[in-house]
Amino acid sequence: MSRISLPGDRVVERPAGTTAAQIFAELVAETAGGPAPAGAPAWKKAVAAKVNGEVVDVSRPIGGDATLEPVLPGSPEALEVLRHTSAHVLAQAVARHFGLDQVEFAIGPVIEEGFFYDFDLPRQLVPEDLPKIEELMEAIRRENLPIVRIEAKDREDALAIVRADRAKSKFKQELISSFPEGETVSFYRQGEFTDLCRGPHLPSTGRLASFKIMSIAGAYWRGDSKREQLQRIYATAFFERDELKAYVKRLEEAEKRDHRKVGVQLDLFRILPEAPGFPLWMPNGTIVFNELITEMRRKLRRRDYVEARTPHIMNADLWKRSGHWAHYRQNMYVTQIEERDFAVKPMNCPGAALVFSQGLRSYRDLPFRLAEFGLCHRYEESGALSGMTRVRSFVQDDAHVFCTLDQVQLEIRGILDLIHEVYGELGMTEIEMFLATRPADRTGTDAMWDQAEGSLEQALRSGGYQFKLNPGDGAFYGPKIDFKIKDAIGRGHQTATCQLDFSLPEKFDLEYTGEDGTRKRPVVIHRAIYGSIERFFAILIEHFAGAFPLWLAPEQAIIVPVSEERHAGAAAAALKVLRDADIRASVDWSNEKLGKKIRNASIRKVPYVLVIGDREAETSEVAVRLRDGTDLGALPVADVAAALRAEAASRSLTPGLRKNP
RNA sequence: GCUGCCGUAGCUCAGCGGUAGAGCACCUCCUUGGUAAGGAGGAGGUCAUGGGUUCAAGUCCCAUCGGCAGCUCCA
Repeated sequence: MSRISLPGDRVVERPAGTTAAQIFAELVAETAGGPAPAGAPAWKKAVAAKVNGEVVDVSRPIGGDATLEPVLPGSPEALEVLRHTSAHVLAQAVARHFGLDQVEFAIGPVIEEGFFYDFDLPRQLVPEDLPKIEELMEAIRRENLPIVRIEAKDREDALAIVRADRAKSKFKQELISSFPEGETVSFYRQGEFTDLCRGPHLPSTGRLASFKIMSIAGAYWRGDSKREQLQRIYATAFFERDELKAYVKRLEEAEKRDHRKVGVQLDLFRILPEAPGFPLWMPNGTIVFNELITEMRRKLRRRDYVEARTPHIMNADLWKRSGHWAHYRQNMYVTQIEERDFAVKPMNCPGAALVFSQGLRSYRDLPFRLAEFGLCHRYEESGALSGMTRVRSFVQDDAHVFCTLDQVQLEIRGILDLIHEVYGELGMTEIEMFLATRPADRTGTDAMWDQAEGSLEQALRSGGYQFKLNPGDGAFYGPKIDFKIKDAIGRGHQTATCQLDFSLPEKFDLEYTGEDGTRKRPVVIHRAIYGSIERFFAILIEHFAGAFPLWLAPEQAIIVPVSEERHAGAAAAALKVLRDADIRASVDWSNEKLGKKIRNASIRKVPYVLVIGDREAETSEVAVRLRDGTDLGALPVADVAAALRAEAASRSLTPGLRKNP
């Protein structure tokens, strides 16, 4: 007998080998003797079982004493099981579409937003295949095929199973052969289709819920571009139809916010064939660019940073000294000047080191916080380019802090706080942090690494920041903290970074005079807050859907005369008042009706529309209309100018002028 | 870089073997209009580039360049 502990402090005894499905069924039927735990009626919906914390099939026999919980729809585990089974059904549908013996199956894992399956197919998939495959999936769901787990005795047995199958099994054989000796190899069979799989799965294909094929793409076997090119089908699945609908809707919303699209609509930037990967900042985008940097400069001043500018092109000797020539040259643009090698800078660090080393430094100068809004150029493969998020030239809001190892913790803490301040003020609160520690191949002593990693961790903890550990992911020259934020489509982007560097000071022989009069070596912290302005801008565009807060908006207010003849004087006067208050304002002089002018302003996402007609002209007022359509009525021009000025200065995310209650 | 898809007016797109189209934007004129599209007219394209097939090529084929999605990599 097995003693099985259920939720709600319920314990039942059953013969060894009883399955979770049987126990759930008994409890649902309340035939288990005694009251069923609260919520038990829902257990008939269990998609899997958690036995001693491990998610398994409901049909898996339970051995000895165990804890048992149902895995119910709504939990992340249940969704994963659903999607995993959906992946198998997708594979089965593809097999039916092309013929079971025509398809080579690779792998079909669950991913964040759904799942995919990779195939080697007799021909290229075309979009018309997809609805057919979906229909076949639907048919398999209706057939309600039981899903059966098969365990191989050993690897040989497993290989025999796949070889006996009608389906091609080149990849499966390769996978099985790579498994460690002695590990259980399992298969899942539904109808005519069997797939190598660890499980767990739904009990039958009839339990499939809402699914949808999303896209097709190329992929390589095991992600290796030297291996077989496969066709990947992306799909997703949810328990509720409404969840699937909401997901599709979210993707559509994200597409509307796509910075590449909005960037063209709002005339922010272009990336032209004349300069692939090298963005052209249009005047509107340049305003945002400049505001971001102006605001950062203001914050840096208050934190005792100084700013420098270093050359874009420096000679090969410098890059050899920094190590870039040996390790980063394939990403650098190299040129020749009077027959000597030069390179365009891919990073600002060597320049910063040169700034530091001009003149002898004292410990009294440390920490020396040196900022540079440096334009960097890096060669990127054409296939890696993507809008403003992956470019070949970009401006980093870079800084290098030269300090002692003892000062590191406080400096890092200051940087962490600054990053959160900057992102928080923009309403970006979903920031993931990763502490990357020493890699196998590294420079510096273990004692240095101990102290450095300890300082970073202490800095994180002292600020109460949540973070994840990325062991071994640090740079060879020091540990780092990486920051990831999500864009509108849910893609993660690395933006800010904060890295410790023991190596740069060595390479550039950086020194300062210590309290005791001896020469000492500083450490360097590289850090960027926005990361690259280009990428950050892309994320901002998507974050705000182009409707920037006032301080960033390229056009802050537009004055709309009801009649451009009758109200020209009043409009010009209002424009002067606004411009005197440093508001980016203009008058819409176009020969259009009021409604059209408002529509135009609204398409351009202008935060404030100020209408002037007979009534307003007489009293030096403007009728204020917010971007969201709210009509605030007529207000004195001077008051509006003052309010906008204050709103921009405070970098508020919400309008400073509001409807009076 | 690799695989697939795509490239027609400033933007969004239709046309898919038989003499280049629409909407918006732009220019001119009429209209002077009170909170998301007033009317009329006009200009604008060697259909990405270069080859090929054909009596005839945006349209079919090949190559190159660029874009998109993935793979890979990174700020």
